[in-house]
Amino acid sequence: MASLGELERSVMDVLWTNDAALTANELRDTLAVRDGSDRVVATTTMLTVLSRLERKGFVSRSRDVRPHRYRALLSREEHTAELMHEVLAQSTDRAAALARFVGTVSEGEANTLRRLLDELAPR
Amino acid sequence: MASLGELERSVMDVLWTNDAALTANELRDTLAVRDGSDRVVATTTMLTVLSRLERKGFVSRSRDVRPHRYRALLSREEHTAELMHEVLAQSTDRAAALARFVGTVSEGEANTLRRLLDELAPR
DNA sequence: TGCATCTTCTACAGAGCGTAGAACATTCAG
DNA sequence: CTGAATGTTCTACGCTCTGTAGAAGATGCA
Repeated sequence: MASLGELERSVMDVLWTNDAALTANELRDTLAVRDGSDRVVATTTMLTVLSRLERKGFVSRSRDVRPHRYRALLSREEHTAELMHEVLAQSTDRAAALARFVGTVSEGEANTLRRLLDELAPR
Repeated sequence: MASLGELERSVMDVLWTNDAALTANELRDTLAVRDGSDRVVATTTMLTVLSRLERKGFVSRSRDVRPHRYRALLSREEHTAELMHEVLAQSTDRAAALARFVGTVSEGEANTLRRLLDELAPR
């Protein structure tokens, strides 16, 4: 999966938080508010970033409405899970990497994992 | 954690595979062999890359021997586990992200996870 | 049909990375 | 001890990615 720049990431954060399909200007305004109204980018900047995010496969664009509307293709959680798989895939010894990972999660997260695995295949 | 370029990544791969401390020339030669003897970079290139990896905190350098020797600061598995934590930390709802992750692992990996969690706190 | 809004095209600066020569430093053979 | 061989640092350049946005073109509404 392609990586994201800082502004690209901020835009995805907004799209992930508001899961409706937003326009470039709505995104620009939401970003401005969220970031304490500094960082006010031009609409064209937002459109450039959205085009790049579309090319990278992070957002889809409704071209049949005007202004165009953009939405995230994956939810934030799906995105995170994909990244985790991608990271894991880089390892040569996946079990060993998982061991390191599991060995460093908090107790609460270990319990979350146990519960999730039990739901997957109850014992 | 900083991200790695393609050559930087290749160098780390060699360091992770041979966990001894290697010199720039040893790394250059190993890389050349590994990649089918194309990609023969100059020694200075290797040294530049190693300096950058040191600055980024991926390798340590023994300056007391000549030629200098480089080793990975984390093992490949530690590195992977760190990345997984980092990815997970970007999520707002960690449990939901873990759920997506666990929901998409293979059966074998699910079993690996169960075993690891049992070892962590046997039931 | 003309103005307001929206989109695309083009462009540029800064950072990161691969690349490596030039210049400087160190070691070792003789 | 000295000069050659080897190693390291400094400097630099081109390419790509990202943030940035104006200019120009397209679209829709009053």
